[in-house]
Amino acid sequence: MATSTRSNAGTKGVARAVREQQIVDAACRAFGESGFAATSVADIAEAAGISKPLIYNYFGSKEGLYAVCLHHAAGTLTAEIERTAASGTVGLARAIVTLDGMFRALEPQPWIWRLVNDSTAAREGAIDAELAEYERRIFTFGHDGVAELMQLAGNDDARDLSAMHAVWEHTFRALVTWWLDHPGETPEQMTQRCIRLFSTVFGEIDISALTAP
Amino acid sequence: MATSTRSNAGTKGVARAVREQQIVDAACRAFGESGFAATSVADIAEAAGISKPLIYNYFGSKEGLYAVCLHHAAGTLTAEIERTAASGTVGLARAIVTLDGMFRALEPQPWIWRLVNDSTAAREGAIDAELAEYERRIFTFGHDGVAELMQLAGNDDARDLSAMHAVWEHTFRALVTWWLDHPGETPEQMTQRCIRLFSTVFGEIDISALTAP
DNA sequence: CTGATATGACTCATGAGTAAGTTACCACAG
DNA sequence: CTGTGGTAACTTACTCATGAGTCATATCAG
Repeated sequence: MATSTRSNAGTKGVARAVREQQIVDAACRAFGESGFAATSVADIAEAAGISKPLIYNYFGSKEGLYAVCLHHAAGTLTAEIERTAASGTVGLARAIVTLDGMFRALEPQPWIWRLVNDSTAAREGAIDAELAEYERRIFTFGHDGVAELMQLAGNDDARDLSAMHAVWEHTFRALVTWWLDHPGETPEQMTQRCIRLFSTVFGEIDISALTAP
Repeated sequence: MATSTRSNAGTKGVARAVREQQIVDAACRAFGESGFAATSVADIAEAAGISKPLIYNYFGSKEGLYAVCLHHAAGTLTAEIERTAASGTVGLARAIVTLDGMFRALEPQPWIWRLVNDSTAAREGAIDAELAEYERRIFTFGHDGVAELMQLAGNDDARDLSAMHAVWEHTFRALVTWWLDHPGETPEQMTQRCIRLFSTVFGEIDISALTAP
């Protein structure tokens, strides 16, 4: 039988960049599914098929690894929101388009949603910086849409706007979370559901912007 | 100088029931402000002015103590919701009345809100039982109101109802959380704000039910 | 032989939970 | 009114598990 005690220590193995990506993939999934606090570095190492010290070699600390995951996850989601925003849709149709884009972006890797919304992560240092940047980029879009709605209604109170914005963000979160909690529903179906729900509250919506690509 | 090493071990001290209440008060605050995971039993003991083993003596475990806190907090909030529900208001006015009641109930002990909505607590055993019971009691009220709205709009899809209910619960949470994040606003002011926001979305609301006691 | 990839086997801090003992009050016998 | 034992209230000083982070070492490509 093999006398080597250290299974494959020294195997030159895969290139650092590739290995880092594998680790980040495994970590995103683990962090997203169990939360930062409940996920141990050993768990991630096992899931990635490597050993713990390699993670510290490449990422420095658990926080460091989490910050990279956050960068990936938040970057993906923010890019998607900026993409739909650039399409030029306005009003409620824009809300629908944004939700639709989010469902599609999350379909292949649904766990990154919880990663970004994880409250068990300590907000400090690199993690805080990542999240702050993410929130900064996201803020404008929701805020502008809500401001438009408020202005139409003739309400220009700044705190009312702030509160309404909070409501919109939570509504967005509610719909995405509901979708994640009810698997087996395609993004298309969920978008149609959102259109029905919005119509219930706001009356008929002009969906002309949604049928065209 | 005093030779006694054990400061006040043996002081007969206060009656168990009273001490338990003191501990629960301190624990509710600590758990609510820092979250279950980030709060250590030693922290609570210090805040309550007693030592750790006394907590284990009275509550068995950290989970046991948390379950009692949850019972207190969830009980307070649920009772408030059931109280406003019993007032017989319907439609959007009922939503406003419920929010108003919640603001008033939370004013003296705002931390219990985060306690009930804490995701860092392990949902198992007694804790899970408490939360499940709380959710069961809460569920009906929001659900009925949303069902009423959906029926009025002619939508009887069960999953649409489920999703809309999720949106309502998150909206409720958004408003309460926003209020807690913006101290210095009285329940009255916040309720007025909610009325304005609801009007923006739904048009004028019949607030006749709100002016009467 | 140097440097990159990789690991087994540690250290160390933290925080839950426990063992064993200390003191004050109370009921009751003398 | 004075001992004396029972018990409730309370503490110090531990144990023990877990999980973050480190060290010394191994293998192989160029």
